[in-house]
Amino acid sequence: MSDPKKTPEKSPRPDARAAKQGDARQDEGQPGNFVAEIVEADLARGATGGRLMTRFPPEPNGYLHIGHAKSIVLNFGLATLAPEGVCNLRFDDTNPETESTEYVESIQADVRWLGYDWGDRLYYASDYFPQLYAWAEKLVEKGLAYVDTRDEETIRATRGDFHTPGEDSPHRDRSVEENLKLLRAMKAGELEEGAAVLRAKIDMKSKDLKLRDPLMYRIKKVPHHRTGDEWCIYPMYDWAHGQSDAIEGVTHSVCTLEFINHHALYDWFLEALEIPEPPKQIEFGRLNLTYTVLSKRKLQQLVSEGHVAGWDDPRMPTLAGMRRRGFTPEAIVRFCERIGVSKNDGVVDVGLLEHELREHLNATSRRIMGVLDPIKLVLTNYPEDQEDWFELENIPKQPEAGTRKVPFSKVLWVERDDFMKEAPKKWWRLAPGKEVRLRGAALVTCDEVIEDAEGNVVELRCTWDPESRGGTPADGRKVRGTIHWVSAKHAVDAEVRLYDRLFAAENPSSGEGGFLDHLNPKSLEVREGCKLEATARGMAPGTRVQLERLGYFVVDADSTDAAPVFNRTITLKDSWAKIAKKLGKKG
RNA sequence: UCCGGCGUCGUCUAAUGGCAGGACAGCGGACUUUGAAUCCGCGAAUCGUGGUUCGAAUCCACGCGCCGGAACCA
Repeated sequence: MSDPKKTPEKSPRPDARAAKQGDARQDEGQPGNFVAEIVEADLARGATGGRLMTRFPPEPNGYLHIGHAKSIVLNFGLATLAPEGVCNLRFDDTNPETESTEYVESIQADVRWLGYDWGDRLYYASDYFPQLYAWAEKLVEKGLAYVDTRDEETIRATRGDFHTPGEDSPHRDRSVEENLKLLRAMKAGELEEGAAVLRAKIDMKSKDLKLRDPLMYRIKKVPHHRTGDEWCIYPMYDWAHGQSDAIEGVTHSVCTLEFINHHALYDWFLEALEIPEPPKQIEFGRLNLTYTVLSKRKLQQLVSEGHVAGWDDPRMPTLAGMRRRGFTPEAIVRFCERIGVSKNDGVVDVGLLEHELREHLNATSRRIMGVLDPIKLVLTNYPEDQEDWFELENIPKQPEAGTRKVPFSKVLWVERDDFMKEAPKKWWRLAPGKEVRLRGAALVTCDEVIEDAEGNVVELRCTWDPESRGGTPADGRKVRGTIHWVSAKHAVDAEVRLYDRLFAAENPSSGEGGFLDHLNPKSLEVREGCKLEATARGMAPGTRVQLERLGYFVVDADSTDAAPVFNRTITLKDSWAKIAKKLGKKG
């Protein structure tokens, strides 16, 4: 059952189409959601007597990813369309060979993290095994199911294919008594794995291959993560899923498009069991994202072959990975609400996800300064022992977010990328003879460049304008460039992990070769010896900040007080990079 | 090739027989103590061919294209 300690706050999710219902925003374009329209229409005509129940039904055999988030946001959002609407969390745990409690726990943590609350409605398909079995006997008694005792290959071979009808099993016409006897023997463990299966008796010649006497039970003498050794027959998906929906009283069973081929069978079972108010299955298009793979098999492979550090590697599209990367749940939910819900098999530009991320982080992240690739900058006219403490806003244009004091002294660190010996056109940053603003501190002019024997710049010698404290010159002259800096004697040394997209190809799974051929070799760059502003000392893991002019970062769980570790969540947009690219092309 | 689903700006998505709109991306400009943010502006689409209609993205017919389906997986 759900953890009673953590009664998440009543999640204030807007209902799935809140904006469409407000007349003020009637004219604003809203993303489509045909599932919500169906639900509203059903509600409006009283199809369910006012009841509304959806469910999120993961199989606990892997970690949740951004594609699941779309389904979670949809299902929990739909539940808000009626006053008494609810959404259940149900584990579809019918295959003990692949499932485990590790996944049961991570899935719950991830759904909660997104901000959703299933109340006391935490369910398991495995809790329904007794009811499912009783129903199976009922179907046998009605002559709608039979035990087939041929081997797997024979059954497969007689199913036919797209072009040829299947052949009836010779066991199709066993008597009810014999079927019951065999089914009970299966259940009692008297038959070996593979020796028998229970099949629905539908139509071996149906054009819908799913209706060619589908399997209901198979024998697996494998312990289950919840039921242990109690069962040695386990229901197949089609036999378990719709019936689980019916047991819970689900009104709208929303699933992805690949299950549309199961729709007729879903309805067949419910009808055969004479379920009075059967749930309605509705299929929508699953999420695909550019530069991303979302298939469970591929994610599993990335983990097992060590291409990433684990399911929660910050480059993974898993919710655990995104959390560690520094994503906010709000950004993910907002993204899912904005992409719309349709039956199109589309690929959403990962840029839209990044946009939502930046938008939320921009509004909520405290700013600090940090230098990732330091060069020393010495203020020749600044007294050796002097210090200034400048007050900077934590978040610009949000006075309520407060300010912080940042120390300034004679020897500073600045970013290597912010200096060029020969400045191109439109370069507003440091260069010999040029004046720039040190953000929030003062104007400085670069007088001298010191290089080592190989010609690497090792130090910039500058003079500061004492009349420009805070960054505003006394005479009002305009200084275009502003760069970030850190006082050397106050700096916090940190490791910074620069993450980028895991794949370099827009569609990693297309084209020649496998998706692994498209791994981005630069998806992770670890920088040691980065210099952060004093404020960064002792930040708790999970703290999100913007390193000004660089991007958004989050304190990683690997941090210690002595050795902080920051992950780059995402860079800021960089219009200079575009200009530089153009200049490069022209040159 | 059989069954099913789907085709609207580069991408996602509106328009439910009546002016093809929004968002992201792109491009241009303003502003700027983050080359960020913000603001303003620009370009950009109905898969094709017929038909019905005063009027079609929408209805009909025939094509074409993409995706899914022949697990004792979900």
